[in-house]
Amino acid sequence: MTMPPAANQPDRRSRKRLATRRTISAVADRLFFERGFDNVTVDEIAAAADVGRMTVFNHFARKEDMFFDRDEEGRESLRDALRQRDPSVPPVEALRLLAHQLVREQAPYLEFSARSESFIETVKGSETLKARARAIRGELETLVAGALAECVGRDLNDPDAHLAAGLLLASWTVAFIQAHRTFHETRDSDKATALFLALIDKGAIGATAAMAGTPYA
Amino acid sequence: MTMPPAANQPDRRSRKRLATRRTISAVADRLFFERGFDNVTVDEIAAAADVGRMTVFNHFARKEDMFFDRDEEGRESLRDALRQRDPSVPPVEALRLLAHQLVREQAPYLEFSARSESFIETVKGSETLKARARAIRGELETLVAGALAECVGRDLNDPDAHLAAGLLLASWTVAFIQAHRTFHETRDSDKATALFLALIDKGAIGATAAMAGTPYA
DNA sequence: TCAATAAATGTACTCAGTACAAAATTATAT
DNA sequence: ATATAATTTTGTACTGAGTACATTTATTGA
Repeated sequence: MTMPPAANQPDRRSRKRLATRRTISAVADRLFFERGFDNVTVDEIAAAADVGRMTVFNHFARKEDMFFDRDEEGRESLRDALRQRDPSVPPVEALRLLAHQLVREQAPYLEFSARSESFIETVKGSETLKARARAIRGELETLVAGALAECVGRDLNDPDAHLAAGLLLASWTVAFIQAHRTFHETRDSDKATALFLALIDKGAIGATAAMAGTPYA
Repeated sequence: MTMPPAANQPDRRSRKRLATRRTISAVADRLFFERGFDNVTVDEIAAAADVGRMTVFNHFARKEDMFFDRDEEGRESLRDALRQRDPSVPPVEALRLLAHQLVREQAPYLEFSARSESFIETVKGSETLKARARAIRGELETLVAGALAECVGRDLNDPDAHLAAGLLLASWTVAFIQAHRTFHETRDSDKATALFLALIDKGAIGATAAMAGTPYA
């Protein structure tokens, strides 16, 4: 049985900070799911979490950041997949394999179930959240482009790297949305998973063909 | 010499409305280019255009709409290219040809010159404008997906249509950005044009490969 | 216990966008 | 022409996110 760290341990500060952050996030998420993102004000969140309004913005620069708080994991997955890949497998193929692996291990929001369904529905119900989702996609695209270029020792601005990243992110996004739509309509999680992987694979075929003659495929 | 239409013509109303709209748009654009989108308030625009603040929002639902006011033309080009295509040329190829044609006829922002450069720079300087650009891209993607599905008589939700649209829009976006970046760095408009078309063609190869076995290619 | 540091909070502000009503303008029918 | 209807313009007052800055409160290390 693990004891809680002694109260006088030098980082009670960090622990308290993390605790209030998590409280705010949890309270906010509950309200967002219950009533829709745009129908919840930051004042309400602060009140419900029993903190000052400024404390909310102290922990989350944007209201949307209380909702999307796992995108860092996605970034790491993408970086790792490209950095730690077997050099004999082309970068584009490495990302295809990553998609398959993430589905296998039921990564967050890649399990097609009621759980992630409410997440998706909440996003679909808010222009603000959709805008933030598009922005995150853009950040991931830049990250992938950079990682691809680094992989093969090219310049960060290499147009081919950006094209490959653009095509891959497009595949992932379409696969994600279409699979969730399919689950929403049929409630068949196997069917959704199959569609997701089929679209990922078609996209990878496309990206590979587009990258013929480059080191990316 | 053309005379102005008689003042008592029944649609002076529409003409006046259009006139104030154009005044607002012109004044706003000048301010945006001069000082950056985010450094200009709607109040300033209203004052500079000598209209009430509400009039601005009467004509433009969002501040960004004063800047992006030509996206309807793009929509029409895309629709027409797919509707009026020779049935022997596959939809994906029809869109590739459209890109080449638009560059040939120096469509707005597909001429790589100082003119469009300031446009791009203004967008790059504003998170708000970048967000709106991403949203417009999303709308175009939905439009292309629908037009593609219609083309071949499939359902509007056909996942293949969405994948094709996603891949194509990704190519167009990357081509657009990389070509403008190249012009910005080299001031060589021929080089920018060549890069734009090369990326469009690579993207089309990718989309065609991804769509193998479907009616879209 | 005291001084330094960092977190939480309060106050007051800016700005985009909305709701609603009133005023001004233009069109239409008699 | 003139009354009336329709539309555009405008003003007022509001909401809500986000920021600047100062202050208080809690934690840390000496």
